[in-house]
Amino acid sequence: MSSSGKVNKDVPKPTEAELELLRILWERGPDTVGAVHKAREGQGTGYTTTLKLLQRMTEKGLVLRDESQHAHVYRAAITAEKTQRQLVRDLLQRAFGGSPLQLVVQALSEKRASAEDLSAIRQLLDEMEQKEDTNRKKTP
Amino acid sequence: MSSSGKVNKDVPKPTEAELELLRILWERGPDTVGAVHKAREGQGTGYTTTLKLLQRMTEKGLVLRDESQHAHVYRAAITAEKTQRQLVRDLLQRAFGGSPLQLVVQALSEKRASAEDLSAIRQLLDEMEQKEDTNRKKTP
DNA sequence: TCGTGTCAACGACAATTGTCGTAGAGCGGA
DNA sequence: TCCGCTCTACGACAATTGTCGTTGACACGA
Repeated sequence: MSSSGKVNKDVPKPTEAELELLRILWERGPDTVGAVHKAREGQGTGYTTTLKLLQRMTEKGLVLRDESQHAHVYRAAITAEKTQRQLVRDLLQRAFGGSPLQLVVQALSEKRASAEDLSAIRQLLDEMEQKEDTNRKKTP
Repeated sequence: MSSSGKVNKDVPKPTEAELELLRILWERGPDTVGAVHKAREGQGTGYTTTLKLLQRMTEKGLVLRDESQHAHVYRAAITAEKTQRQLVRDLLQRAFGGSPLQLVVQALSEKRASAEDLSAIRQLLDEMEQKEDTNRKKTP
């Protein structure tokens, strides 16, 4: 791993508020503080709160800042997938002792999954079993 | 919902250290501070740290304390299942926008699940689809 | 009874987190 | 040119979290 340029250092786990901002950036793409702040109106928090969070996230490496314009443009430094994987792995270790089964059970029983989701998961299971067999033959 | 007696008030989400202690209590059952502390040796933390955490957890309602003995005995006030459900729901909302599919995908791809796990999940899917059909007829 | 070791209570502390207020910098229109 | 807006920078603050140190209360054996 770490073969191609993506050095992607060790960014810390985002906090709750930070994750909320990251979700906005993932959804809307790079944007200014003002835009991000407007996207989270209703939280009742002030503009400087959003600004401060983004500034600290920049220091942590969670977001990148383009200062070429008067209004700085922020963009997520980590992908949604990578972050989600990190969070799931973390929860898996901390709350489930590393066993994914119970996590999946809870996830599925928590929110009524759609029929499409169920079949998608079923397909994923098929692929995993396929690969499992392949591995069994390759690495005995 | 909230049909049967289990009123189970609103305990806060356990922090990282608190969750670690809860896992010990879940696994070993009610025990003293000393025993819990021994179970987490290697973390390099002191006895009073464990004590303080358990005391604060008592105030929060995360654990219950039996003071009838000189060495107080603590036990988890919430079940592992309920806590896991809470944590999964939380992560689902905060990181996945409420869609369980991606969470399941990450969970399964994160750690190579055993063949038993896979078939267990498959069975769960069957049950969910079964119930889904039932619900569709009962609550249109 | 006295000493020694175990344990709980309390307070303290640094780091982190979420939240602002205030002070300037810079730009665009009157 | 000057005014007003928009934005950033900086610092401050309370609450939370993880971590101890110190101080007493207790209990049990010598």
